[in-house]
Amino acid sequence: MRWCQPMVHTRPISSNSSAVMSQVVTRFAPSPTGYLHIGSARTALFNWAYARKTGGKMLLRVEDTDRERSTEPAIQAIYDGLSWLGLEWDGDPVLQFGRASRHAEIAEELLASGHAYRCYCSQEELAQMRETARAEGRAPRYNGYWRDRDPSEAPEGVKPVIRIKAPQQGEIVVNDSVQGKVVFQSEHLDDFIILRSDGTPTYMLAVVVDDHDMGVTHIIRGDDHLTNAARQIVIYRAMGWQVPGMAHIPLIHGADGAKLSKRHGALGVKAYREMGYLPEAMRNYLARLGWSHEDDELFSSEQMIEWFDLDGLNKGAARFDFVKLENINGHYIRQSQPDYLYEVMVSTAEEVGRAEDHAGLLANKETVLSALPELQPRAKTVLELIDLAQFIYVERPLTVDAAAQKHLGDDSRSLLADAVDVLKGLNEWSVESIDGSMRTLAEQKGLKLGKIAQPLRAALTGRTVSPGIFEVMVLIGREESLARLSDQTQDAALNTGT
RNA sequence: GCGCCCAUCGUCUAGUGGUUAGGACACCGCCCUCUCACGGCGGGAACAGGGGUUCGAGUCCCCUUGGGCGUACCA
Repeated sequence: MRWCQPMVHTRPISSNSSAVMSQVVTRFAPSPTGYLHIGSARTALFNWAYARKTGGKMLLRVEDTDRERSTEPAIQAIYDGLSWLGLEWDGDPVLQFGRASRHAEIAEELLASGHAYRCYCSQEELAQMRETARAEGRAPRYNGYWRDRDPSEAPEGVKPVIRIKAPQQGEIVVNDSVQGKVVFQSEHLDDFIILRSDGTPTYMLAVVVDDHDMGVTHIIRGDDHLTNAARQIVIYRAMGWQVPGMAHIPLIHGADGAKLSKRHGALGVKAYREMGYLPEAMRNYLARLGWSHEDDELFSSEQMIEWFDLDGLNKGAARFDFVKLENINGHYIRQSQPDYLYEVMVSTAEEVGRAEDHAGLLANKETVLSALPELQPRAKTVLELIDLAQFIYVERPLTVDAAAQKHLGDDSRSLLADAVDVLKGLNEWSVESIDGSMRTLAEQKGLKLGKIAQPLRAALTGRTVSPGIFEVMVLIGREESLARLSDQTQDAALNTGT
């Protein structure tokens, strides 16, 4: 329409052109007060997927207005965690505390327009109010003491806070993409503080101002913020700003259904990396916790983006299940290219301080690489992959674990000696030739192959579990194989000889 | 206490008034097999309870129970 055109042209092109306005803008807004929580990571994942799906942007805002608890390492943990998970944000991160003056400015504006007022109550008075309200069976809320009081009554030397004038009747409706229409009665909301007595903004004010200024169109966050949404709408209305779309996703619970505990998954993202989980597995698992697309279980992130929709988000809380995470991780380990896995093994070994493994992996790159296809189906985590690869670089003489010792009795040792003789005479050192010769030996002795294979495994790896033992022999080579075997037969000689 | 949200196998979930209630993980059995995995085949396992609405409820409404979140000059 004609009267719309001047608006378009006079607005600054930077933020309000019609093209930009129709673009989805989501944001991930963690507070840097510890490690990056796994539940937060999932929230980031959904924000990321929705932005990518719609061709929009995901912004990152660090909510560091709590000066007591916010720390620099925690901010770094957010960046590192997101990067590891492959959840790239758009533009520079916004540090909320840096916008404090803007927040104060809005508080003043609200004050000037009569939508807010100064309150001079002391902590003691407020505590008293809450107690009274509770005693009367009402919600513990501020009673509006200074709402209509003349500032001239202000007590001496008290630095006031600024409170929003919340509506006292009517209802506030949150139209949520996940929870549906949620109605709050205004009488249950009090005049909450938007600016502290030291002039810094509270969370409630800062989020609204920042989401508005950053052009956020969709707020996807944990449903612990659902009631806050009502409070925030009060500020949006007072400022005459448009309320963004909202999607409050359920929280993640621990395996026992209660709060997430350390044992139940309440760990930082970094901990998952150190436990040997792959980022692609984390993304897939986290996505299935509270979101679904028909019966699909295993899918790439590209596929997830294609399928992602707010409709697919669940309303009920999900429990964190390490067993399923492991299964999915195992799937991705099997799917991965050996060279990629090798790099992850090396960096993980270094990160968790497994110096010997780190050195062993580096010194035997080619062997590890060719062993990987044998190792992959046997590991659920990168840590297990490293354990499985140890037979390649362990130093002789091997330490034999208790279970493996049982396969190295006197009978077995003499059998091993026979095997060594046969092996020494082999022209070709390949899985086929070794396999054939050992089967023949077993047949001659009237034994099942397993009776020879297990002692071989015990002697060659020091364990009862390993990849196919003939594959192991080819992997470590003829010389090393015979040496490890001889170590055991010579022990036998010592033990039985004298 | 008050307010709000949630509720399908042990767990993650599909399901949007008419299904033998499906899949995945886990579990059990069988097969493969030099161990362990991987893989294949098969099995047990759920609509929290009670009222409605309807010819017909897992699907809609109410209550109960059970969980969660909020109720800060934290975010």
